[in-house]
Amino acid sequence: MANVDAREPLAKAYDPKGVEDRIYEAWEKSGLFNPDNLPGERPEPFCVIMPPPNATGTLHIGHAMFLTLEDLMTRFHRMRGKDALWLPGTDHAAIATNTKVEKILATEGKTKYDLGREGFIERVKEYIAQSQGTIRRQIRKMGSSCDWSRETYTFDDERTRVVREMFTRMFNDGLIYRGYRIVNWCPRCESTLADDEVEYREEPSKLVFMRYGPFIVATTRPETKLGDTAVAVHPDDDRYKDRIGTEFEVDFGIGSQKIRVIADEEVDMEFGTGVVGITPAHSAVDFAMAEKNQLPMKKVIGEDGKMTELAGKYAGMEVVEARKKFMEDLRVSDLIEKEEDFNHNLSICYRCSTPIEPLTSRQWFIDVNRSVEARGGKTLKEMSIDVVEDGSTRILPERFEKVYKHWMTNLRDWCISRQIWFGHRIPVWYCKSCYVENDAPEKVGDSSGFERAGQAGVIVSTDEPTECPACGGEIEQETDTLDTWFSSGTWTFSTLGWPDDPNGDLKRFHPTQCLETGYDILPFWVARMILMTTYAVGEVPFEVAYLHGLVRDEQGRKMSKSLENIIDPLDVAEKYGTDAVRLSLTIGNTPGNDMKISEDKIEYYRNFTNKLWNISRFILGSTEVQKYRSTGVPEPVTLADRWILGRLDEVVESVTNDIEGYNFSRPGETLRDFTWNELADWYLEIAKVEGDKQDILSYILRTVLKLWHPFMPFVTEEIWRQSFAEEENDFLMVAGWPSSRGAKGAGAGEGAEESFNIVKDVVVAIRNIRATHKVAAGKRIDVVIYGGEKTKLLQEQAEIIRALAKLGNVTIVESGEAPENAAAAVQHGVQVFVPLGDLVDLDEERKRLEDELDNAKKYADSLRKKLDNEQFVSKAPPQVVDAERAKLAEAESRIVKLEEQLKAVG
RNA sequence: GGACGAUUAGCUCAGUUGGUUAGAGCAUCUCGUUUACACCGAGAGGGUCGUAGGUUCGAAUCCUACAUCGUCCACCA
Repeated sequence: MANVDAREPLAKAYDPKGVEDRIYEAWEKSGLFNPDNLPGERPEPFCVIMPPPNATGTLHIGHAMFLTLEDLMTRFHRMRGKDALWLPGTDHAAIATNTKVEKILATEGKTKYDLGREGFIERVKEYIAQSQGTIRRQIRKMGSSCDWSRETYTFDDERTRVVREMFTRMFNDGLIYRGYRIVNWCPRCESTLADDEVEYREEPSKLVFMRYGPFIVATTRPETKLGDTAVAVHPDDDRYKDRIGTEFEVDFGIGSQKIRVIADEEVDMEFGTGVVGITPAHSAVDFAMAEKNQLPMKKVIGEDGKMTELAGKYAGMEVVEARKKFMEDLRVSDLIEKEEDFNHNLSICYRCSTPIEPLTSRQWFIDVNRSVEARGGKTLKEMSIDVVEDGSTRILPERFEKVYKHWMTNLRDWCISRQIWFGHRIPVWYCKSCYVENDAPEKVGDSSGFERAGQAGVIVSTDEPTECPACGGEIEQETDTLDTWFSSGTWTFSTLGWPDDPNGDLKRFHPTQCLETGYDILPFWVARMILMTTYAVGEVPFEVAYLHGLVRDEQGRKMSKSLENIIDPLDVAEKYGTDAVRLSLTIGNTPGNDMKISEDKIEYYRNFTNKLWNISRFILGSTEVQKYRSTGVPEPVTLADRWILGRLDEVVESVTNDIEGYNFSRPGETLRDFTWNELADWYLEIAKVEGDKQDILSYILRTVLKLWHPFMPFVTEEIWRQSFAEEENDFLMVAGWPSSRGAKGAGAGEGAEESFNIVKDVVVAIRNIRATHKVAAGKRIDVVIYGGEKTKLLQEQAEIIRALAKLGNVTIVESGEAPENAAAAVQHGVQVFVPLGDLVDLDEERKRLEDELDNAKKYADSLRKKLDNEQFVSKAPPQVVDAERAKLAEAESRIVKLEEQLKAVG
């Protein structure tokens, strides 16, 4: 902060370098990011929990956007007097981090098995510790006003305890069970995947028509037919109706297989032969059909990606190899009817793109359809849908509520166990002496083999048990880890101290006000948070889920390394300043829609930053220190004063309402237009003419800086520190938000806008004439104005008109004859004549007037036609009809005046 | 197959409950260094609001089809 009494003028141009780090340090040192240190009573909370970036990641433009938006809301509400907390954190991102470290090991020629489980996890932790600092620094660089004293990490001790607590509660409520069901298996990751972690890739393949007992069955995966236990047909298919319910046997060279014929609506009669081979153990759809029909399952592919013993002579072969061999054998036995080319949608792992092998496996699941007594007997699914339907949680934009409900309605039991090493280890221990693993059920849909609460020898605990509480026997912990999203689902409350709430944060800040994140993780994360939180805490995690879009390049493409179109937020922040980057990510950004960004756009906002700087430079430079420190609402003296103060009030009101309503682009535009087009281009120019406006100017600047602060914190704070701040801890960041009734009380506004616009339009009309007749810029010319009923107004504002239009003599009278050889214009019934003598190009002027007259006539005609329409006059609201009449009257008077002027030109 | 979004000036987009001669920024053209700013100022040109119907006194705005582009979900064996 500059010395109050010996204030240095602001530098000629704003240079963000150096300023930003210094300002951020001062903020952080002040402790004001922490709501505990905020001044005043703050009964209402405003809390946003930061979606945690990967601890091992680096900041990309998408992060920059969400940090900008979340910081914007937090700063706004902090200034509005809320108990504002933005809580930062990082994510251990189990699968992603595993993959990353495995890749690093690969460059050293090692695999995770060379290190062993313990060694590998150590290595992962080292890697995270070393890279976590990077992302923290980068978050700061964006100006994020988050409370670092409350920073958390999804894999730290407290969060780990919450995960265990959560697992234990869900297990005891019967919501978590260990069962033998179909899962998505990635042979490369050697782990299960959730349904939404599976992606699809179209690939050409063959559709094989196999002779299959009495049928012919079409398939793209012939080798899985070794695991078939049924075929399905459509119940209405006349070709096969008679066979429904019967059984037959086939032999594909590994012995006889018993096959039942079942009927299911899902079967497409048109596709292939209308008969589908059902492989319960290796297809989710088949598994579902098998569940309905209690079919036996036969697992022919193992977790190692090889055929199992049940595949007979193919046992031990890789799947691809087995398919080839099986096809050869089928050909030899003449069991292939034909083959067709076919585009197959191959399911692949979203992390490593390896083809997924659906298979049945013993895993841990969350039962989404079991009613929970403690929650009114509702199931997890029902609770999650209800809170969105009753508005406890709103999703913005609203259309995503439909997506959410659809997803939630179709949710199947969620497989939460993963076989990767790095992650929250499942808090289950098995007793070596009294635990007997249940046999896998023989039939699909038979849950008798599931292991739930109460199973002998299974210990679920939040602590580290050392022996079996039942028999004292030796125990060993489950080796599987939890799906990352299990812990992410607890994010809003695990970060706030659930379940014990040691420092009262949970009570103080939960449910949080807003979760701001991308629409692409609506199902992954948003849905899971709602599900987990509603169950655990009994309240929603957030009142609003604001879903932003993706940032794309200027051609609308995703940014990617291979396209070389990545905009690195830190690079451009360095080049143009963080504020410019933030503005370019805010303005033009609407929820749920992708946005395009380019360096040109950022450059434009850099220019704006500098404009604001120079506006401040001008105002502060022309104002005495004592004056600009006065804080009252100033008294408007002139028309321009009343106009600008009235406009400022309107801007305060609309900006406030917009941000309250989670609308961030429009207030940015409103402010930019006001600051640049109204304040700088008009009012400051007038201030130079009228003079003596120190109070008003400093009031306007102070207000504008406050309004801009959530959008561009650095430059505004810097200006504040160099001017208004009176002591070390006087930060714009915690200044009170302006009230929209600031100047209204002082009589601003009232009709000023209408009057001022007339003056403005007269000036523009004269400038227009100067430009069309190519009058030299510095040349002072004379004008004659017939003001009609606006005469008094114009006479009062004559000095402004004279200065802004660069005039010599200005004659303003009520009316008169149109002078000869003058360029002319009509605005609001006011006639303006610029007698230019030789300077006026009569042909040019005639043409210009004729065009205008033509326009005016067409316009008047269309209005007349409208008013002649009886339907319109009788049915439209009276004020609309009156408005049209007024427009017509003005248009007609304009026509008369234009005709006069045209005549004068000859 | 289902759902959703987009389609407005050369480009990027506003246009909130139907009533403006359809707006802004960039780009383009013309002029200009007036002591806050050339990272600037002044002025101008440029659009039958994707197409076809419909509702209405009145449609960029509401309804119905269709087209093009894009996204998500499901997945057909």
